Amino acid sequence: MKKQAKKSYHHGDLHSSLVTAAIALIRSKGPNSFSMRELAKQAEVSHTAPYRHFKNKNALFNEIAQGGFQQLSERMYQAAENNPTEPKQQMLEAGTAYVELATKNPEITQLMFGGYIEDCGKELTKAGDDAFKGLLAVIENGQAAGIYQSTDSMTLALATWSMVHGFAMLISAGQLKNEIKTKKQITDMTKILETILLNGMLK
Amino acid sequence: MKKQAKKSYHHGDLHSSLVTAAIALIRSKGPNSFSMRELAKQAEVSHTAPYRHFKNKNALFNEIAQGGFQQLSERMYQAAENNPTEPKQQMLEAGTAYVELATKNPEITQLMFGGYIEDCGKELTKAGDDAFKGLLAVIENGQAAGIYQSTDSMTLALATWSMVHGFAMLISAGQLKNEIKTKKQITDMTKILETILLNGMLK
DNA sequence: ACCTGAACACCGTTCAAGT
DNA sequence: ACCTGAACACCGTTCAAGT
Repeated sequence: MKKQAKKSYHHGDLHSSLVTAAIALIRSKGPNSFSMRELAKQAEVSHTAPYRHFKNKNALFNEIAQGGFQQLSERMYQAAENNPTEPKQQMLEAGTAYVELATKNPEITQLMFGGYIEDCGKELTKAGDDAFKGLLAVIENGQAAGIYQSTDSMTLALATWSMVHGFAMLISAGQLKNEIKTKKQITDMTKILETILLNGMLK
Repeated sequence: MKKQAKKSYHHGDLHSSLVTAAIALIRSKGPNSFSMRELAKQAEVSHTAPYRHFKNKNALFNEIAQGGFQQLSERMYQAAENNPTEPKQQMLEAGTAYVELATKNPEITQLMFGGYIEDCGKELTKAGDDAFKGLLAVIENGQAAGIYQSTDSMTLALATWSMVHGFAMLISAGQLKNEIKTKKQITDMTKILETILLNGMLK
């Protein structure tokens, strides 16, 4: 009788239920039409209950965006681990993972980069920095192997980040719906863009 | 006595006053905190007056975003006109103009690409397509001169667009505030990123 | 410790009525 | 033709009160 499934005055794990429900709501209605009151309704609590768990809407958005950056970080480090002796492959996989994550979760991506978060807490800043550091590590592995022209890893990482970020954003904003329609077209084009970029960066 | 500066019941040119005021408001408070009621207050009319000129908030956002895309188009075509015999230079200038416009008007850029517009009217879609066509023309000029490796202009244009778009978005979202601080750093980095990309595209 | 209901100051949008 | 005021159905957030 530790955890009861039946309804009771106390929810039990409202915090994480709210996060899950919030992501679903943002996904279905967009971050703009999302409301705390509808979230509460969805979670079957009074519209003030969420404020026991999040200081305000911005704090909730911070936490969701932070989760997004953590996932991104993991994928960057995985890209390195999965291809320990092939730095070129590390970079390709990191870029592919970035686009994949962004196109799978366009709403979270918009939350992360679309200016919806007013006060960007230092935990969120750290999560964002970590993700970038993950990509930086991938580039530095390539430099250690002597495959790149430039010795400035920041610049190379920024070029890679910009390219995949831009492509991912254009897709999730629907800007390319005439040009790119299927998932296969997305992964194919990602590979081509990465190849062009690598071609410009390799020795 | 054609145009009176004095206050009167009829405003005269409320439509364009509203657009100007809306851009200023979005700039100072972000697209999320923008409200139609505050806009009306700013324009010194009743809070329902704007609805004589815009069907709703979304229609206003559409018009502002459309203006942004039109500016972008112009800059793309200018990049071609300004360097009639140098297709490489056309591409560099187009990219620089893109980043410049986005960093000068981060809020309009967010409106254009951040998912704030629910119903994207066909005029807005056309304005966006026009801007892309402008960049495509620049790439095609380069192909006609035989400078690029690939024969697929769409792919090359998309690579260019993604790179500069991603960089511009990262900056306007404040994602690079540790790495890039001054305007000069932005223009310098833009040039470097463009050079890397060109290096990957040129024959 | 956790949740609720009433309350306040906001929104977007509509519509009959005024100039 | 253009603008206003009242009205409606929403928001985010606070706070005293309930379990």
